[in-house]
Amino acid sequence: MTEKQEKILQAALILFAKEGFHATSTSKVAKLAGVSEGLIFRHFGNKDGLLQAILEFGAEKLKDLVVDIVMEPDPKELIKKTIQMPVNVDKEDFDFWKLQFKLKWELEVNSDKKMEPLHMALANAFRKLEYESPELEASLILLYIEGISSSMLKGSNLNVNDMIQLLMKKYEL
Amino acid sequence: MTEKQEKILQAALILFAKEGFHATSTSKVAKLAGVSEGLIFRHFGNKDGLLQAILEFGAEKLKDLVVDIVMEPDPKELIKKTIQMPVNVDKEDFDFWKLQFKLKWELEVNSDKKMEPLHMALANAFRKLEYESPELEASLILLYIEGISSSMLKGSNLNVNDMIQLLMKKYEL
DNA sequence: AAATTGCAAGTAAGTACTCACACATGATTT
DNA sequence: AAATCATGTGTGAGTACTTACTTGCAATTT
Repeated sequence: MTEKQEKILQAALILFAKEGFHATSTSKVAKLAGVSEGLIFRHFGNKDGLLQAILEFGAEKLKDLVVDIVMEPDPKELIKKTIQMPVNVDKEDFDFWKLQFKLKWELEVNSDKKMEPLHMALANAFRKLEYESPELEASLILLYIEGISSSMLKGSNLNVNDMIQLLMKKYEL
Repeated sequence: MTEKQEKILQAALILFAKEGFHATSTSKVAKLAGVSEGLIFRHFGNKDGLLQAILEFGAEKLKDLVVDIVMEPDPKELIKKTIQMPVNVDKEDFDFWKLQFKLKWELEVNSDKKMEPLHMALANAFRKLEYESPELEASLILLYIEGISSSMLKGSNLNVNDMIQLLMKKYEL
């Protein structure tokens, strides 16, 4: 991967995350990246290819987060790690996560499948703790994760740390 | 409001909700509405004015839903009504709600202010029930219903009714 | 007759994308 | 060692088309 290719990906991520995919023209990406517009198409084929490259590149980040949680053997610790997940993302990855949420609505891109291992691990944890409906409890936690993440990314004034405290108490962690 | 104005609003709502605001051209709206493209600008000024008209028209729907809940005197009943809110929306209003969620990410339009009365009512309800952190509990409930609503609108396979059952049990309703 | 509603045909600017060409690097042939 | 070739990187002007929006004029309503 050349220097200019990285520049293009970086610029596209910033703009797609801020303005959205459709609202960002390839000429804007080229200008911010400091390259000719044609180079984008040379390297990535078309605008959609550019998006795919960003997504593949970033899919690893999600995997890393999830794997660390799924591997946890102690069920209570696993649930705790899950709840704390939103505050453990790097600030420099914010653009990528924002893009992820934006695309979910703009292009109906589902990232739910990638969360499936986490869902299973959570269900197992709740099962070990003898909760009545482990599957549902797992879904509920994921619902909360998504909600917290989205309000963090939108810059809401919700106090995330207090919310985490509350949840930890609810699940006796 | 003339017949053609309504046709335009209806067509725009459908397309904005399905494809998104930026991905929908005024010519597509005109075609679906069966009018000339110029008419859109005669009536609504510009594309943004068209969006505003839709949003104002639909803001009433949100108000109606919220008012019904806020007026409830019994705290347990109020919380119950809130949790059940997502399944009580008319199916014919789906496009409007989908648009609402889409815009939250595409144009960073915040509908949080309109939820504020509901948040206060919820906090009050939890206070009456002598919960430890009524404000946080209210935020958490809103997080849940936002998550449930969004997965309903995206056609996720989450079992909404079971989830509502679980929540009701958790809050002893 | 005055105002409103509506249309068809514009406009300038922007869109994703292409293409001919230049330049560099390294391998292969003379 | 010099010349040829192949290949990947990069440019910038150009393509056909779409975009939001305008304008002049006719039909309808008030």
